[in-house]
Amino acid sequence: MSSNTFYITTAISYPNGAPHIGHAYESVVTDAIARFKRLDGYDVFFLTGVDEHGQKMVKTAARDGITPKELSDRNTGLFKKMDEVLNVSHDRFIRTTEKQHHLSSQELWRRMEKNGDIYLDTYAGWYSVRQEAFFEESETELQPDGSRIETPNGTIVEWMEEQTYFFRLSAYQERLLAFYRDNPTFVGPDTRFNEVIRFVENGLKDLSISRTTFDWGIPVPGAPKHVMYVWVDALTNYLTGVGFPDETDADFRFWPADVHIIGKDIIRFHAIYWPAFLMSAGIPLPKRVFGHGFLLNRGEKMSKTLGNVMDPFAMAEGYGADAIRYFFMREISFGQDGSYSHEAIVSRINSDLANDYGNLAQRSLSIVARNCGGRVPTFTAPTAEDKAILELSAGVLAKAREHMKDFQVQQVLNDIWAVIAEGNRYFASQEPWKLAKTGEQARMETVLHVTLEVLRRMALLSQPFIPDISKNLLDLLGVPEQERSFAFLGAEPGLKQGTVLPAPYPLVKKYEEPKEA
RNA sequence: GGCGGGGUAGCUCAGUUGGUUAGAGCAGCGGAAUCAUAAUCCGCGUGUCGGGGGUUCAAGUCCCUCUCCCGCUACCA
Repeated sequence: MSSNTFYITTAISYPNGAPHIGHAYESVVTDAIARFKRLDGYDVFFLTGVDEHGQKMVKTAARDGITPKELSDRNTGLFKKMDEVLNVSHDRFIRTTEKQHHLSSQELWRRMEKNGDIYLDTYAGWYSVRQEAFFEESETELQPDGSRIETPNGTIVEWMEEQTYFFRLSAYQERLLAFYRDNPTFVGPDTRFNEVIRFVENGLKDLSISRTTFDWGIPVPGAPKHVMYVWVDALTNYLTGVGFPDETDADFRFWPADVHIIGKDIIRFHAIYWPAFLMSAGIPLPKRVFGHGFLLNRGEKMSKTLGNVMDPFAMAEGYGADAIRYFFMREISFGQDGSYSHEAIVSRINSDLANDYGNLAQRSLSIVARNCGGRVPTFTAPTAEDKAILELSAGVLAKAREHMKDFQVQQVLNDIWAVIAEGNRYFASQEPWKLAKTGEQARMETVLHVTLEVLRRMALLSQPFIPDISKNLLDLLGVPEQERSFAFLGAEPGLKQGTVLPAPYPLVKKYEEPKEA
């Protein structure tokens, strides 16, 4: 059964705090991929949301004197708001406290249980309350006073025993390795895939997948004292999002997911646990998992103590949503860590967006307004130069599709901006303003027509990345709403001569430093 | 410690299966143009390609070694 569907997800965010720039980054890139696929004719489903359960939510809520649900409600509102502000076009925003998600997770659990992969046992080990984590005995040290500490951080550990359910992860080592061999692009970037494979090759231990020490989670079927380990619940969101456990739901046609876009820190959960759970439950596996890098503030890790945590709302307010989107995707190679700074963002806005892109539109459209009666000029007797740039611009779609296969959004933008730069060179060398003065109307109109056509194509292609700016340019070029998909990126010029155009205005405003008060 | 990835122009990085004078963008310097948001266009780089050794007619590109940086090395999410 061939299908034209494309199902893409972000990780679901943990709402124990407000969204930060890392969340914004993941949402924006995922959105651009989703938009690209939609424009390219795919039936797209884009899922994002929040992961509300887990011990950390309980702790943070207790600290603030509210319930976990209240904490989640408060922050979930901010995550939704962030997506709105950044023009993130998700098809569904899921919350793991939804009834359907509880049913979904419990159904997955039952299937894994039915397959014989879940058993009750004692989980015991050295536990640090401070670190909220268990440590291997080799990571601990007996103190002279008889207490024991864990050596990585030096906090006190206690021997803890807890009855929990286990997932027979150890049974999946060979099946996972075989799956990796058969699907060499399952995890990206490659370096992450290597780490995953090596990890699995070194042997897998069974996974403790329930907790009895708190109740903020999804009850285990038939064992109400247990709640599911939060990752079992969290990963299942990708199934819930498309209708599970109702496999007759219309949205379930999107499963399996084409790609989970996640941070590099949670690759193990997505590339090892998740496929194993699905294998156990007899559900098809996602096709790809891609782990992006982290954003660094001037090369330094963001931290509250350093006070260099950027607020996505303040950024959107200060620079504009498109500017942030563009910066994240142009400046950072997707998959690698990236650095941002005020200066770098301003430079991208002013050089790339305003000077190169916006100004090419403005300089050509203003001559059209003045010398062509504000209509799309006529195209006659193309020269070799005209043909060359038309051909160059027509070739970008194929390259973009190729780069998008590996989610290399930076490369797509590089290609688009290479054409814009060529457009400026073409415009400068053809000197249409001189043709206007010497009365060479036909030639002038052709040069302008070619320039506008190149702009039309680049505006279409830039829609996934900078939707607002692209829309405004397409409006200025008189491109009808229904002619803005990639289906209108053929080799033949798509602008219609004589179309009345609106009065041009500067497309992208430069960023100017606020005046000191 | 084990496994893996890196160290290329002031900055960020490209450099296919080893092959001619090692590239791009940004920054910097000089010039042109004046349609445009003073926006654009043209020109300008003697870089020990981390150090050393080796293989080869030929190495940034392969091998050895040294050195520095980074990632992974399971149950907070």
